[in-house]
Amino acid sequence: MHQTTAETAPGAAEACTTLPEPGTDEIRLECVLHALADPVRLRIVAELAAPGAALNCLAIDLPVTKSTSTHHFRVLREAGVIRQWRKGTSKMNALRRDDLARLYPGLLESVVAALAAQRDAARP
Amino acid sequence: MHQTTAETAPGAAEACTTLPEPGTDEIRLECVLHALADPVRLRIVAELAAPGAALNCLAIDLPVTKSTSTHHFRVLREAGVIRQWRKGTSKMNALRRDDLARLYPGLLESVVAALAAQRDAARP
DNA sequence: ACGTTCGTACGATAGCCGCCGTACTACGAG
DNA sequence: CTCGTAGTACGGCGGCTATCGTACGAACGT
Repeated sequence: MHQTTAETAPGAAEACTTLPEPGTDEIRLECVLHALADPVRLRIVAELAAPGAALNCLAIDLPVTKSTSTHHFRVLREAGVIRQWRKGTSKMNALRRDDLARLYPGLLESVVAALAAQRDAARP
Repeated sequence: MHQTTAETAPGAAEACTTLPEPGTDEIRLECVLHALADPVRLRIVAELAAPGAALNCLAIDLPVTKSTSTHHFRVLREAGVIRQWRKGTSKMNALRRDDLARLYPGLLESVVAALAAQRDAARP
């Protein structure tokens, strides 16, 4: 388990069945901020941003139940923060880095950096 | 009315009676994001960031009542986003730009820029 | 076919939060 | 002192939402 399935993001000819997500013109800043204003979701974003370009299924180990997990991923997707698609029995996730960078330059980067900084500050 | 009281921020010898606010080490990213994840508060931040370094009282003209206004300002202050102090009969507000920049470099700037960009996109 | 793993749908519940109105306090002007 | 302006405190209400449990559905391995 836990094989780092570093699949190329969908867009190739694979039947990736990307789950419904807002277009770049549908993304609202307040929704993005609201999506980021939750510890659990912030943790997801951190995990998704941490490795080079890691896309994981729900093996991110959150302090909540499966259903709650699904809920949070959905909030992030519907806000336009992440992209999801099915891959066999599991589901892949990836930050919509480029889209967000185009809309709100520097926002995602500073949030991720702040998150890392805060985490470091908490570790003695 | 509406005199642009561009007062020097407190810190001078004036009896500024700065209202209680979190120290720089008390500020939590999730709280800041939560404070920013509201249209009204986002509007306040935009107004506070728009002019050179404008600090206004509650003459920002929000689509809510006075009490709700107070509530939003308090949320922003307690999250560490703004600083407040009494000035005669009214109250002054200012973004804690430097503190936030030190903690989360680029965050406030990108949010403000995103806000302006989104507002421009909405104007035909 | 069967079971296992991964994920979703659907209630249900409890807490938070935005909003309001009213009553109250603080400060300055006259 | 009295009045008006600026803001706060408090209580209440409706809605959103984070959380859970249970039941269900889709791929894959055997």
